[in-house]
Amino acid sequence: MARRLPGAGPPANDLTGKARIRNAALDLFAEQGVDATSLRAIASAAGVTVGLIVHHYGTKEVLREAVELAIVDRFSETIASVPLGSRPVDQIAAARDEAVAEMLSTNRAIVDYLRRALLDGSAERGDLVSRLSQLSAQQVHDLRAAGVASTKHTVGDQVVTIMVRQLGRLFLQPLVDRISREFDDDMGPSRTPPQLIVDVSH
Amino acid sequence: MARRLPGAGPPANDLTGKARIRNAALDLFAEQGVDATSLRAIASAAGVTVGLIVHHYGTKEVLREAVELAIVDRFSETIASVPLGSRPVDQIAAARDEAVAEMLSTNRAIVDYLRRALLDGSAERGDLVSRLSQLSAQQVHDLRAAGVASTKHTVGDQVVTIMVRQLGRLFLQPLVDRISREFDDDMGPSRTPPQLIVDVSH
DNA sequence: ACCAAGTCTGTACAACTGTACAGTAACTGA
DNA sequence: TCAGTTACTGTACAGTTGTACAGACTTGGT
Repeated sequence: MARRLPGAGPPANDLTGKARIRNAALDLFAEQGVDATSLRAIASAAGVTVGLIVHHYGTKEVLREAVELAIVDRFSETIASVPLGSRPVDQIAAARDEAVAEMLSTNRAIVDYLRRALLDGSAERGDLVSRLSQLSAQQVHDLRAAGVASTKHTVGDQVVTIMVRQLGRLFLQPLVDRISREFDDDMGPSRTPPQLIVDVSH
Repeated sequence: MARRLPGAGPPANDLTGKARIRNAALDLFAEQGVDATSLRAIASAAGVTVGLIVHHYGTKEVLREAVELAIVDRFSETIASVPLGSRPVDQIAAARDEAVAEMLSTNRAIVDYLRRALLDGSAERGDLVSRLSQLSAQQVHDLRAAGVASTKHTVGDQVVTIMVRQLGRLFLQPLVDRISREFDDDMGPSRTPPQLIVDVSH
């Protein structure tokens, strides 16, 4: 129940309550889904009370939007970490892809949240897909201006390709693992894991 | 509020209350997810009261299992509709795949439910994946016994391949459509839709 | 005709949900 | 030092949830 440590500066965990709430919400949303996660569970995970969540975010819906915004920001930062001028133009695209892939591989919660949010289909409450698409479209424009990206296809087609290639494998992988595990008893479990291939053709 | 029509035989809708409840549950579970679907919503969609759901299924969890069992049964029936002796052995596999694909294409609710259930990842409450995997494994055994299926790979690998090929595209398609729609404003909306490619390599 | 079984309704309830709000503690700048 | 803003707690509340249960209607067998 201790709030910010009395005398001395920032708490051991140097995040503000607002940020801790957002992080805890992302983790729980990713684990169990938004609907199945109560504000009380978030509060307890963040070490605060429900009242503080309401104070900072007002409603659960606003909190969810803040979580999504934080995810989009993470993508932005990651892409921006490989600026256009940093290396030969023909390597920029690959370098950015790799940076995003690495960011995602160290943030299981983001992948899990995105899987739920993007595959929901009809539920489309926020505009997460819009924001990520715009981010991706901006990248395509950058690369086109630098003369790297082909202009044979439309921007839309290229965005679909980028996003599906990046995310498709991550989304489907749990299913592959789950099915593989189903047969670990019969065969040796130490076999080469199946590799997913996800692409789109226009 | 009318129960089974008083004098004359079965109701216009010739399904029993128990089956109507199961069907309504599948539809709503697929649309909004299990957690977000209340028993009252199911009851209202099925034209019965909550009490009847409890009478027939006891708990929501049992109802969910009944829904999943019905899905697995549907797969079984579909595969069985193309018996081993019905045509040249080398066409059996393709014919069965096509039958399943057609069944899925006319049952959006099944696809939507499976997408949620199979991609949930950790949530794995029931053993839906187990049951579908076993069904698939049985099919592989049949085809091997008939000398059609290769024995180069393990059964597990072949099951993964079958299931991911069948389901992967269906699961990812909403994402592709959603992103494509994002760019319909910029480009003409009547373009050739992107085609998904999902496969696994071992 | 009668009874047992099955189908179905309506009401009730405790647990949990998101939200509201009044109050307390800490920090800020003048 | 003091006032104002911000961070935070604890309690309260109305709505919804899953489940329980008592009773009414219908059906099938003897």
